Amino acid sequence: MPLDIAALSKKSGLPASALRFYEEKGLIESIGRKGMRRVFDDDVVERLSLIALGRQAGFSLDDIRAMFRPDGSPDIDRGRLKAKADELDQKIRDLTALRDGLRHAADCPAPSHLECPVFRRLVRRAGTSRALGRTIPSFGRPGF
Amino acid sequence: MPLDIAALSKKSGLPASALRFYEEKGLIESIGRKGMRRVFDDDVVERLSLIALGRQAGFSLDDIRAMFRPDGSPDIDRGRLKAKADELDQKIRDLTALRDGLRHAADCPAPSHLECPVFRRLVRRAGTSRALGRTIPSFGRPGF
DNA sequence: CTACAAGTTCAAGTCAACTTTAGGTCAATG
DNA sequence: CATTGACCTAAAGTTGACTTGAACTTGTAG
Repeated sequence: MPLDIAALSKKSGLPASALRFYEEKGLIESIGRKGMRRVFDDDVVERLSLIALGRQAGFSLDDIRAMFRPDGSPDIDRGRLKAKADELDQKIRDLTALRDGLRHAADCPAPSHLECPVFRRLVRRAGTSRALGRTIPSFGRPGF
Repeated sequence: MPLDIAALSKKSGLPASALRFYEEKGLIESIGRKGMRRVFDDDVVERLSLIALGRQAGFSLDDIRAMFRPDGSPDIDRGRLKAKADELDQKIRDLTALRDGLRHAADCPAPSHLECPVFRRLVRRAGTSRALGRTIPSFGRPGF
């Protein structure tokens, strides 16, 4: 079923500008034009979910395009996928530890978080694991 | 014990430029100057760890600054910690789904991952009930 | 047929968190 | 005493992912 950009926007929740941007970047494709206007196949919706998932996982759009290119992709490098999966394993471990620490701190009866030993341990770990470098910028749409 | 910016940089692992930037933003303070040069108290190191932790948890610098009282003692709302923990839960779920998807895709004989039913199911499962809006900008330092 | 809402392109703007650059200051070392 | 190197400030640049604006075209409702 063909969708115009407004319909795709509604279905995917992404603004039309983002869809144009994604197309320009080669992440999605329109199946043609009706006049000057783009027409998308509705399987693009699924593809957009995949992209959203990848973004959520912390991959850049370039990474995602490289992983899931629709066609023209020779054969997706399985070693690369495995490496990404291992990377994710590590990230999951880190985030899990962090989540547990935060959750503890939220429930901890210590009057100040700094007085909670669990929290202090967490802080120390965060301070020393500078290998992680820059982390996760804030959520939320800037313009909205 | 007083530290100059080089010593603080070494102790914290952050480049001097970042420390100046943090000071300018009001996240840390120097205790004074020796000539033209900043002098920091070494408790700033712990504060930087706290900042690093906040960053890893996904708080913005502005958020983090708001988590300290004017006197500099941390004042972190437990509700926000809990909310952040919940956010991390969701992210961990997504990462896990994606990791499983990638790992499967690496072994899957289907010509394209998008054609693999297992992969599609994983994507679909992760994609449900989450707005596809903008998510996390990429990991990894741009200049490094 | 005309108006206009909704599409189009291309360029430029935005945001966060820094880094880099340019130009200057100063303490110490040879 | 001249030079070096660490530090300073202010301003501009970077990166990724989009958004916004200006100027233009078009499908379609009236």
